[in-house]
Amino acid sequence: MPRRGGRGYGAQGGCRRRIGRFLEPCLLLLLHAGESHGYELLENLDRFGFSKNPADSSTIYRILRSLEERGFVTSMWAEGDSGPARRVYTLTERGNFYLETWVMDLEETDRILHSFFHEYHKHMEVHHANDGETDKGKE
Amino acid sequence: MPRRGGRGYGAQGGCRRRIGRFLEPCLLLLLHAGESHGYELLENLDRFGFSKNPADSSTIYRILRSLEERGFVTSMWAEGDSGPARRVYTLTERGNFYLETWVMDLEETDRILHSFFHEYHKHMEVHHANDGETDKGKE
DNA sequence: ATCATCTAGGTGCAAGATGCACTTAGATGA
DNA sequence: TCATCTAAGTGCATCTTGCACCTAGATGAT
Repeated sequence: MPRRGGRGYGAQGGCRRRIGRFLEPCLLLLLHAGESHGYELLENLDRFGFSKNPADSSTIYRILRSLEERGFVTSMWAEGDSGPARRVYTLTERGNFYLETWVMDLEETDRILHSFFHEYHKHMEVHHANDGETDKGKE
Repeated sequence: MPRRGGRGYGAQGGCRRRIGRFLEPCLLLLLHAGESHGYELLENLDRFGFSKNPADSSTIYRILRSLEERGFVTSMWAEGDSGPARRVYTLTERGNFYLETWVMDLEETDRILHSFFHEYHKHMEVHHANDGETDKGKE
């Protein structure tokens, strides 16, 4: 029954949870704990609980490059004792500040989210209180 | 100093807070309270606390159209007693279910967000506990 | 030796989401 | 008649993302 044809808003179906660029602060936090490379960071991301919708490696590598272009991390090639060479990223001081602004930003997101839940539950209470009396006219 | 040139990930600057399609559940909730039209919904959105980054009207109208294409709302033209005609939207039963799934989805988002804060504060505690001793090698 | 597999880091492309500027058009009052 | 408010859009450029695919060193099995 969905029969979603076009290519506008919502065309890809589902109601996918997504905080835009949420991977970015996660990577910054991991790098705050110490330098690392893309592949390793990718594996450590599951610490943040998005088991469904696991991150795509291409996204990770692109975010790391973007962080470097903006001066939030630096990178160097490093030969490991096994496997191919790795590009090892290190958080800069600017990157550290950037992480701080991300945290404040996410706290704001959290507040907004809770104002939604508040509105939702407030409304649902009223809605349920009216059940059995004014049930007509809805649904 | 930012000097962000290209057009890759993060090229637009800032660390914009954004929950993808967060407007959608807000509109659904407003419509759950009763039928309404785009312009009115736009004005009622500030109830959800995103005073900065207020919603763009084009986005609202596009979301409403998309909701209709997916069968979550229906619309009718209505002549008001003043001003131009309005397209009045009504939540369907399917839209009601969709709102429920959105709420569960946002609760998951909330959990992920808090697992980030948890990691952050846990890490920062250790980091600060080491201050003055192992302060070298970082920054 | 050569083949599959794991590690590591990418690129290309299409689709989706979004902000900004702009348009249309009825109603209202100066 | 002209500006303004209400209402609903469209067009375009840009950003973001998922998927498929590619390169290439290292390692172990046959």
